[in-house]
Amino acid sequence: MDWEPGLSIWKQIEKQLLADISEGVFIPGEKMPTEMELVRRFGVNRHTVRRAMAALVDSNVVRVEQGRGAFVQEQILDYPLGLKTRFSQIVSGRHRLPDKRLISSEVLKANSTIAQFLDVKPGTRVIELFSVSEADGVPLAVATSYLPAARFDGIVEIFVETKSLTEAFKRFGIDDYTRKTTRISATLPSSRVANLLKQARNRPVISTESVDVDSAGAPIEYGVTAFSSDRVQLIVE
Amino acid sequence: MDWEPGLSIWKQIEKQLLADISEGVFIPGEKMPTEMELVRRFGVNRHTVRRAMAALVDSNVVRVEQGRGAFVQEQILDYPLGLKTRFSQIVSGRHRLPDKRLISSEVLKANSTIAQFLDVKPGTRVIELFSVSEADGVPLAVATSYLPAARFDGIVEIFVETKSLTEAFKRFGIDDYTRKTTRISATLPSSRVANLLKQARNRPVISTESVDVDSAGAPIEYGVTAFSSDRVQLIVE
DNA sequence: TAGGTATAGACGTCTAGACAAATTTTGAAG
DNA sequence: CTTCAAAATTTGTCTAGACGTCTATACCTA
Repeated sequence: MDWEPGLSIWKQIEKQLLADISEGVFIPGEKMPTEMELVRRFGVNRHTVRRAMAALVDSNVVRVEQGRGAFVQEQILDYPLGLKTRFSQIVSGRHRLPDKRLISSEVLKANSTIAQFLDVKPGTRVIELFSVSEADGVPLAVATSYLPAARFDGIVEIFVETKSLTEAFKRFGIDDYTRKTTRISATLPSSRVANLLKQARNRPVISTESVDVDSAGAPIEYGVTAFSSDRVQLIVE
Repeated sequence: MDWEPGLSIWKQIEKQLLADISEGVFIPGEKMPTEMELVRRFGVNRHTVRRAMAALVDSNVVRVEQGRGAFVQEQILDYPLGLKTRFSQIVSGRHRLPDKRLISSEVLKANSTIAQFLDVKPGTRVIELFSVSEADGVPLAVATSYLPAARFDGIVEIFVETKSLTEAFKRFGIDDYTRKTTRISATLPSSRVANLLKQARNRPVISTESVDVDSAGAPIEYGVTAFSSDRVQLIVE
C-alpha cells in the first residue's frame, strides 16, 4: 500500500477499513483481521494500526475485545417493550426480514413456576416451544414459550407453518392479546443459547420473562427470551 | 507521583488533571502545562501523558492546538438567535453574570452601508457604540452598533449607566423591539478585537450583522458583532 | 468424561527515539 | 521601529520493543 501525502497514514488506514466494511469485505458481527494481520497488510507499525482502530472504536464502527479480537459493530435494533410488542412487526418496521424458526417442541407437565404464570395447576400439560428469532438471517433472540396444551392442541404445526405465534393464536380465535408482565435481567448465555445466537459465551444476553394474556385476561403464554445484547436494545416506553 | 495498581497510569493522570481543572488549578481558557512539563511532573513517558490528554480532548474538557499548547475548554454558551434575543437575559438564564462595557463611542456620518440598514440618507449623523459583552468577566463578544443620532441623542450616557441597550431604548419610549435580520459568517478577528476578546488571533470569531426595528418597523439599530467561537455557539430556532 | 492446567494467540500499556508540522520567539537588517 | 528570516517551542506522527492481561485451546489427570 502506498500513502498519499497530506493525510496521516493512520487516517488513510481508517478510511480503507471503513470502505472495506461498507463494501461488505468485513461483515457486521464478524471478526476483523488481527492487529498483526493488518500490520502485514498495510506494512506499518502495530501502533499505527492501533491508532486507526481506536478511531473506528471511537466512532462506534467496530468493537474490540481484549484477547479475542475486533468485531464489526452491528446495528443495534431498538426493541420497544410495549403492551402489543410483536417481533415481526418491529423487525419489518426497520426494513429487515424477520424469521422465527422452531428448534424443538414437546409436551410436558408444568412445574410450579410455569403453572403459576399460566394460572394452571402444577402437573397440567403444557406445550414447550423453543425457537430462534432472526432478522436478515442474523439471530436476535432465542425464546422458550409455554402454552396450556389443552387449549392449544395442534398449535405447533401452525406455528411451524406461519412462523408466527400471533398468527397461530388467531387460528385459535385469539385476535388480540397483550403483554401482562415483563421482567428483565442480564445473564451470560448457556453454550446452547450462545450457539443458537451465534455469539460468544462471554457476551451477555438480555433475558426477559413475560406473560401474555388474552382479551379476557387469561394467560395464554409464558415465555423466557434471551436477546443478544450486541444486536438488540430494549426500549421501555 | 506513585501509581496505584489496577488502574492504568494514563487514566490516573487523566483523573488528576481533571481534578486540577475542577479545583481551579488550571483555569478555563488558560494554557495548560506543556507535554514536557507534565512528563517531568508525573515522571512518565511523553506518550503516556499524550494518552491521558487524548482522553481529555475526547471528552471535550481540553482543546489542543498544534504548536501552541493545550487549553482548558471553556463551557460553550448556547446563544439562541430569535426575534427577541437579549444578551443579558440569555446569560442570566445560564446562571452567569452578564456585563456590557462601553469601550468607545462617537458621532459620525453614515456611510452607504450604515445608511441603507438604518434606512436613512448617507451622511446622516449616527451614533457608533463599541462595546464588549462579558459573562462572569469572560468576554463573549464585541459589538459595533449604529443608531440614528437624531432620535437617540444622549443615549450613550444611559447605556453606560445601565449597561443595556434594551434599557436605554426604554428611556426613549421603545418598550419593545425585534430582530429584523441576522447574517452570520466566520472570520478571523483583527488584533484589536482579538485583544478585547482575550483570544488568539488565529482562533475564528462568529460574525453577525443585524438590524433591530421598533414596533412600527423603523430601524433603530444596526450592529456588527464578533462572538468568540470558543465560548459561544449560535442556535437558530 | 469432567475439570484443571499449560500454552499460544490477541489486545492493552508503557517506554524510547526520531522527524514532521505549526506556532512563537529571537535577532538581524533596513 | 518595523520587517523578515532563522531558531526554538510545542504538538503530531511513526517506528521499535518489552511486558501485562485476557481468551481460547489443547492436553493431562482424576
